[in-house]
Amino acid sequence: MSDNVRVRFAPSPTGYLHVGGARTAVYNWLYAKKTGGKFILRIEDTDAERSTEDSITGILEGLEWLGLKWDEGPFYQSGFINEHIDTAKKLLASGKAYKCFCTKEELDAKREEATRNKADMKYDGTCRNLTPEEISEKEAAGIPYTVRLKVPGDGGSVKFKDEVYGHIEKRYEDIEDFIILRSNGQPLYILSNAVDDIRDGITHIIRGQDGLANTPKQILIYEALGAKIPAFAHISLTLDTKKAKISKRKHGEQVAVHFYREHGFIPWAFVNFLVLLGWSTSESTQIFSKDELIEQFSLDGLNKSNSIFDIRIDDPKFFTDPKAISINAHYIKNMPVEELAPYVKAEFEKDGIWDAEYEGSKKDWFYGTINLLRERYHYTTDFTSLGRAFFSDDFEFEEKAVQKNLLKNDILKTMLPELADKFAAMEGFDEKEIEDIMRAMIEEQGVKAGVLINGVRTAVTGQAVGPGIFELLTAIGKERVIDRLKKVGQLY
RNA sequence: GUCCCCAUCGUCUAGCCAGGUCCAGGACACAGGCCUUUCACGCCUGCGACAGGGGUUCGAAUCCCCUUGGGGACGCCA
Repeated sequence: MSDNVRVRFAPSPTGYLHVGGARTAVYNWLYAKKTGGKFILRIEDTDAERSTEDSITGILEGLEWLGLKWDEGPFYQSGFINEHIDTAKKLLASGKAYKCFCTKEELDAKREEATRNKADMKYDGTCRNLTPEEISEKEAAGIPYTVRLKVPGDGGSVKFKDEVYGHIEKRYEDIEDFIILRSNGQPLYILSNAVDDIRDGITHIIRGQDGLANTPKQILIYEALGAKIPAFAHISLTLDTKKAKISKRKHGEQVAVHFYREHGFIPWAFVNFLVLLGWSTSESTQIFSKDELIEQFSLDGLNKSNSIFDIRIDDPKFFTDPKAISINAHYIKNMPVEELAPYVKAEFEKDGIWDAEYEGSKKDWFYGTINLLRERYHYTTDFTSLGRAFFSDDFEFEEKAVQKNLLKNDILKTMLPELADKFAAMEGFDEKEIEDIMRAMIEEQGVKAGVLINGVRTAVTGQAVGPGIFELLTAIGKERVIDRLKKVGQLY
């Protein structure tokens, strides 16, 4: 495709990385990968009031976790403020911008009045045609000024082709002379952002659709500066179930990338989910490996309409978008076990039940047990919750399971320890033999197969559900099984 | 109020640009069934949408217009 593609992700560090931002980063990263270009990370930290060190760290960690490696940066916008100011001065000197002596109060009043009269609230151009004399007069009087870009007044329009939305045209008369430099001499985002993109050689600006309205203004800056105008691709927004823009403030942790890391998501599964929120192939493929995604990604597949991130704050069954969960479960179920194992390891370490031998002498057993369990899991955290009894003696008995599978059948109180003795008498502990012994016991005592089987499952794992009983027992191991069966009396 | 954008199942979407093969396909969710010692997995079946109205056309989800609905921008925030 085009050579030397350079894209960027330019978050402002005013909070954690949220799903909307992550999605934007994913598309930028993908486009860079697809075209063999560079993905640049720029932290737009010029809002000293709201930018925090913590959120910078959070954003960096979030991107790393997702596996979105940037090729250059992170650059910090705050380091280039002088360049932004110089640019504004250059624009002033060349007559492309002018000084505006209107005070904030005056402007606020006018805006308020406009709102009241239901009129347009564009800047009225009061200072646009000040004579040099008037300007020197005001300056001499020490009146502070902002710098506004002079929008061409010849009745023309800004035209550009958005890669997603197609041809966009905005008349000059609908664009106000916007401020690029504050009265305190500091630049505004609209200027800084464009200047940084020019300096960083950004060729494609892929950002949220909320930037669409800013685009004509930024193109005007590019033109005033004589810079080459990049390609634009505005992506649809991510909305909540009430169709409001996803925001950190309103939705809290549920929309934070770190929330998904903490809740047992596989990073790539989450990327896979994110990419599907507003993008698709005509084959409607749902699951993509990294290589497949890069291979198939194209700006053409971006959807114009906003999409809903189906978070369900109060749903007990789905704490987030069901599709995200389903994709995550798919990966847990199907990814190579050696790729899954490190995530399981991380969960174990977090819980203090990691055994170094799982990477040594017990590796085969560890992998085998993961394979046994993963079929029914949705999150990597399930290995330390639902699957805990397979790896540790420190596990909980589920109240309901004990009630239903043990307490209801008094006979198990004696049967289970007896079974333990029979197991103890075995030479080995293989599935076939276990099955024979248990079937014989069922026959002998005249109980239903399910009674013994489910009783054993609960006594040994604390749960009512799980893998098939015979492989379950071999996975847990002879000693532990015998021990747990003998202790069943304690539960009555 | 001004300007801009969008509109297919509950959700994500395919199809639209180059009208017929679409009484609209897939995924998730949901319901039922099969499998089964449990729960899952898997497989099968079902439920379920072209916002409304005009036009153009032999024919419209696809093209045009209007209405309605939704979203965004309009800050000396980024």
